[in-house]
Amino acid sequence: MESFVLPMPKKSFPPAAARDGYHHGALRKALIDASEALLAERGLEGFSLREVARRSGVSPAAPAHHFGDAAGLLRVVATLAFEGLTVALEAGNARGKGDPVARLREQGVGYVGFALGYPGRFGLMFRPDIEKDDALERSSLATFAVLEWGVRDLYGVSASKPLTPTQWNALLSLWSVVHGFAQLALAGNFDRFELAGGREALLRQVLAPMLDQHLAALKPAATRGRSRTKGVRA
Amino acid sequence: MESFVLPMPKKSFPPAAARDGYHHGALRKALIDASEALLAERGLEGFSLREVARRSGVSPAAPAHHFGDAAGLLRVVATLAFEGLTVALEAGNARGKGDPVARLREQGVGYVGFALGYPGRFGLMFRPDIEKDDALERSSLATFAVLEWGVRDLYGVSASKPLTPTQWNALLSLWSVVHGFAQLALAGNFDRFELAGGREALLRQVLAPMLDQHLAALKPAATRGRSRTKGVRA
DNA sequence: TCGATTAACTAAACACTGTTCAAATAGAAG
DNA sequence: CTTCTATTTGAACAGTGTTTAGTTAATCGA
Repeated sequence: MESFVLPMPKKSFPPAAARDGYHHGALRKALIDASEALLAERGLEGFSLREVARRSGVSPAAPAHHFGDAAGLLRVVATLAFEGLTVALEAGNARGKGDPVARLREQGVGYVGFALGYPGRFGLMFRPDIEKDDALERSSLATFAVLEWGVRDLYGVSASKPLTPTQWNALLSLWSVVHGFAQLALAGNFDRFELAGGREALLRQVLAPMLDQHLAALKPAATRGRSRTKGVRA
Repeated sequence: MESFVLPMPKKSFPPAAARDGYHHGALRKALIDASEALLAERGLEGFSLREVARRSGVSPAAPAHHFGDAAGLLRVVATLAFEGLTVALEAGNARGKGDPVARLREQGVGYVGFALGYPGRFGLMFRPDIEKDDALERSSLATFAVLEWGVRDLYGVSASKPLTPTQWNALLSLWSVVHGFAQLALAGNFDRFELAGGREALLRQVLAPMLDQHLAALKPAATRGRSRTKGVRA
């Protein structure tokens, strides 16, 4: 309003949210939202801090005040993403009703569904060079905990008891298998046997049967194990 | 030599390999080598085409002539990396001697060992946004084929016969589990239960038992399956 | 309500990056 | 020796993340 007589800055109008005055406390959230949108649009490789600032109608130096640097911003996006993944796992758990095998299978479907639905965020969460702070560590542990509950449920192990090596192996292999499946699918390595139905078909016609088979092999061993390994520590 | 009277270019001496004359046909290989070294040093995120050119004693525009762009160079590095992974799988196969389960387990150990040993190359090979050309497609198929042979061996299925759905599931889950394990380990998600022995301990004391358990669950089903599913199709 | 303080943000600069393009140079072929 | 082609250069462009000093907005104390 007051800049009529001044040369217009070459950038076009900043987005409405930034028009009058500063973002106050809202810039933080605006930057996070813009990051998630940009990740969804262009993926992790297409991410740019300056573009995020641009979309938030703010100078390229503004994010530094809230997040330190680009890694800091991406770290909180990753933290939120882990919370989203936790929700997806819990939703799967609920879909499985009372059957422990179905619950774990649906957790797996939820895991891969999240990865395929939000490939940018997923890639971010498991980047090899991500530096975890406490919040990120906590939220990733919370995600893992949902899976662990599911396995404890399968084996009938109460929360207080430690898992046996066999049960640990089951947990690790389950996590690995869903994670690997998601990653391979995202990298296009399953394109050759991908069906007409797209993502949903991949989940229901490939992943789910695979997980059922995987879990079926685990469960009888668990039942036998529970009566046999009573008191066994190894 | 002829530039005594001219102002010295500001760059210091180029590396010996580039001192006299051009690289002739050797620049291509020099760039690939430098890329692999840089990936090993700084990982995928630390890769820079200009740095590769610098290390090869060549201008930043030189690589374009041989590889088109940075993606082109990384694509051939990825292709070579797949060949290396194939070798690692075959070495594991050989370690397993005559036992099909041991062969697959050692293939898995080889797979993860490669990933942990060359994290930069591994990250490159399975980047979600990599664009495959024919050579890359071929070399990744060759890698996958070694795993498939191992599974065929486990189930006693000759190369000409198609795999049953159950066998496909086994193959996919095996690939997924080793890939996911590698990725999770690289992303630091196994740090909390990592042992004193480092990489070797992770392979031998965590991965190998997990794979043995995974494969043991597969094999009896296979044996049963072979006599039962004779003629069964769906 | 006014002035000072603090938090938020800007503008400009720096050192990078990948890519393009005209020009120059090396090696080979005639 | 001349011509030709494959390589490579040098300079430029547009883009990036980060730093710095300075400016502006909101808040707080009197």
